[in-house]
Amino acid sequence: MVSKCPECGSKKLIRDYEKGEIICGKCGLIITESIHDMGPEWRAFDAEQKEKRARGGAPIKLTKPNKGLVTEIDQYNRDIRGTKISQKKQPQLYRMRKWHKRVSISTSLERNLVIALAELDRIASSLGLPENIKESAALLYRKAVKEELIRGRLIESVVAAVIYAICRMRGIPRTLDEISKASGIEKKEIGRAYRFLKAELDIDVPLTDPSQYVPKFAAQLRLSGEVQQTAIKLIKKSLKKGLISGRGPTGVAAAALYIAAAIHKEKRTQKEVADVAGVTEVTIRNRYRELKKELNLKIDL
DNA sequence: AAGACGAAAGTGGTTGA
DNA sequence: TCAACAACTTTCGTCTT
Repeated sequence: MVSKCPECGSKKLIRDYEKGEIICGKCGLIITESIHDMGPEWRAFDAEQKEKRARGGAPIKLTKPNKGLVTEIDQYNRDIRGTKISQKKQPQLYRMRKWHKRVSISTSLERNLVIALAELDRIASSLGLPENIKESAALLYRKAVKEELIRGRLIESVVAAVIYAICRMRGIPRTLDEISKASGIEKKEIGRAYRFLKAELDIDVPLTDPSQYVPKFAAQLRLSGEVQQTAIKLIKKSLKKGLISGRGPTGVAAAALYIAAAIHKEKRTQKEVADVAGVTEVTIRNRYRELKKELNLKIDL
């Protein structure tokens, strides 16, 4: 468990369980992007309380095809009392075992889930997403399967779309680009599946707030927390003036950071900012020009 | 020599008939 | 299904530091 920032040594760490991030309060460095479950949310002060509060049993996992609840016929040829089962009945037992296993993942729906959830786990892990996100994504995927929305679509692209949707709903910035890279599915494929899901399941996904990208980009550019604050303020202001709408959130975040960095004398070149934000310098310039005009900032760079 | 700037043409996706 | 359209990119020439 980290206790201080490896960059500046500050012990003021902000733990954001929603986003699954630990951020340094002083310099804004994202120390880790995947905090895991730290145990139960309750505390017990003596044995009796512990007994009372524990809810027991393995948690139900939506990320497992059968929710983690399985029955198995074990491999020991003994009956319930522990006596050996006769030679004559052993082939029968073998067949029972085989079919029991087969039946539990037999329907096409189940088979679909097996593949999808494995994929979900893989992508989520490579993106460093926390467990609760995986669970939500799994839930959404199950819903999609139930509504028969998968047919004719690559399982992987639906999984990617589900992850994208959940990330946006939870305010965790993951761009289509990142998900595309993690899943190996083309961006437009994911986008298509995502739009379809959104329409069919009528889930309302808020449009991405550019300030969600600020901490992430700032960390990659090694910019201080103050710069982040300024950048977020800039975004808030321009949000009110309505000049964000229709613009790509990453571009806006990048421009705001670029300006904020200049204000705090921590200037980065347009190219540096452009690279981490995944946009071009031109876009930064365009946003930057708009921001500067609308907020009549009197800064020269 | 590197960075900033902006014009012009091209790209991929959305929208509305 | 097609054309118009907005946002963004690529490319390139010019200017500044």
